[in-house]
Amino acid sequence: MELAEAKLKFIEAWGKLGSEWGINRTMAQVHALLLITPDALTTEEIMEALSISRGNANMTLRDLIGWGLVEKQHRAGERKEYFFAEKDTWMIARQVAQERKKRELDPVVKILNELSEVKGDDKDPEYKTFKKSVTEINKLAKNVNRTLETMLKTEENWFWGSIFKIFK
Amino acid sequence: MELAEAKLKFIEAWGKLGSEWGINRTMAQVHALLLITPDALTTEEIMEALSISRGNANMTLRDLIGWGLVEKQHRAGERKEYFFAEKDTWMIARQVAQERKKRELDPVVKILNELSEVKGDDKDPEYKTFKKSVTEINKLAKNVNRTLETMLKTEENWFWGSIFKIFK
DNA sequence: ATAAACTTTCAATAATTTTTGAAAGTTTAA
DNA sequence: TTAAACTTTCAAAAATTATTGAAAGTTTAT
Repeated sequence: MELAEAKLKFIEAWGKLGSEWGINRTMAQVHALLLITPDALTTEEIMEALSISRGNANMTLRDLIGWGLVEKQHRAGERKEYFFAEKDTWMIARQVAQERKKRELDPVVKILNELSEVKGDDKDPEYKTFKKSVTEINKLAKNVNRTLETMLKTEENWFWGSIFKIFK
Repeated sequence: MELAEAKLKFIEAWGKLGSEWGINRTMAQVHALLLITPDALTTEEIMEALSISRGNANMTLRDLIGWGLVEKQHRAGERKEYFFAEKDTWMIARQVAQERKKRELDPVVKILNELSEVKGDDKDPEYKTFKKSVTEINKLAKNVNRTLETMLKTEENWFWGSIFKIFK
């Protein structure tokens, strides 16, 4: 396979995975493009490479910066802004984990905590089932959160090394 | 908070979380409803509870069955089909992990494997950057896959117990 | 100040995804 | 059979989400 073809495949695959996991496809594609590009790109170049409009490119880049996955670079004597992606995969994984935890998991955990406070009659099957499900999911969510928090503080090799040491 | 209000909140929260993670909101809501309902429900009752159409209810239930999260029940002397959800949260987590791995992660890993075979000139920065990103992501994906596979084979308490033993 | 170079905004449009509901299909009982 | 009870299908409509592009905004150089 040619490098050029491989790049397109990578961008496509990353975009698809993103969209299946609740991340805008274009955003994932711009990220993919910057990941496999050695130097920083201008908005113009990104528009060109992915055939997207200026507005779309601009907003997507802003989002990616918001996720901590892309940074601006400016070059002496140039007006244009250049964009480049954090290339360290473990950093990317942590960044994404942190943002999604904050934006999506934490709010649900907050609600689950409230819901597990709801009082009722333990003889009532409606109440019992509700209580049990909420409590169990809450427990699971807390374990996931705890693991994510660990991951955020940990080096990649140590993290996986430790995990696989147990699950040899 | 009233139980009835709490139930609605739970259904809403579960639906929102689902939609943020690439799962159809209605599907997550039907699942939530069945999770907190002690006994099996008919299509009619689900339509009523969530104000959705018959077609939607039918398709959603079919999907949930396909995900292994819901089962049909039939009762002697009745024509109607009843639906109920697997209530064990760990089972749900495993079921979802397994399906998403199969449907979404595995295809990407397959492509990443192909892409990491692409040959090129190690002096070419374009090639080097591509190669490095693909290889690193591939490694991460394999670690995730390995962890998921372990999770699929493991009991809940043992899984978390083992994880937190390291990350005390 | 002015204009060129560049970025941002956002209403309108397009694309995609979800939902509806009525018709067609199936099963069971009499 | 036939008809009632129930389920499935799917084209059309609605809802949601993403994209465009031109105008407005900003910055810099002269």
